[in-house]
Amino acid sequence: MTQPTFTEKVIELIRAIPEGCVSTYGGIARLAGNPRAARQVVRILHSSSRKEGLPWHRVVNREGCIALKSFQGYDLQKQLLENEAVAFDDSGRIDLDRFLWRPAMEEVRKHTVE
DNA sequence: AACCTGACTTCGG
DNA sequence: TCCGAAGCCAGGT
Repeated sequence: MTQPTFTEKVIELIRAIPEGCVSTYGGIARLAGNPRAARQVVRILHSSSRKEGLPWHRVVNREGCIALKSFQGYDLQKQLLENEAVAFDDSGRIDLDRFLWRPAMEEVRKHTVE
């Protein structure tokens, strides 16, 4: 039996983020078993978000900000999140205390075990 | 087939 | 608290 690769775990975890919630690059990486692999999450979003139909807009940085720049998807991402009732403050930040997805271990295992 | 790079995060000084 | 450097790794060139 083959253990799911880090990449596969990340894809499943992103897919599991519920509507109306967000997660962070580092958070996903940690759930997938490697707290320092935030950049791989970025990489995976680039390579697989379209192919796998991932809810890519539900991933933001640890400050609760959209990491994209204007005209590179920032506006689209913000709009998609607002459509899910995710609120932004005056400085374009999301209150992570309210919207961060915090799955229980059981929930995580469900998505990371083959 | 190497080398570069990225929508980041953490760590040590 | 602040800043530079390391960590991570696969897809594109």
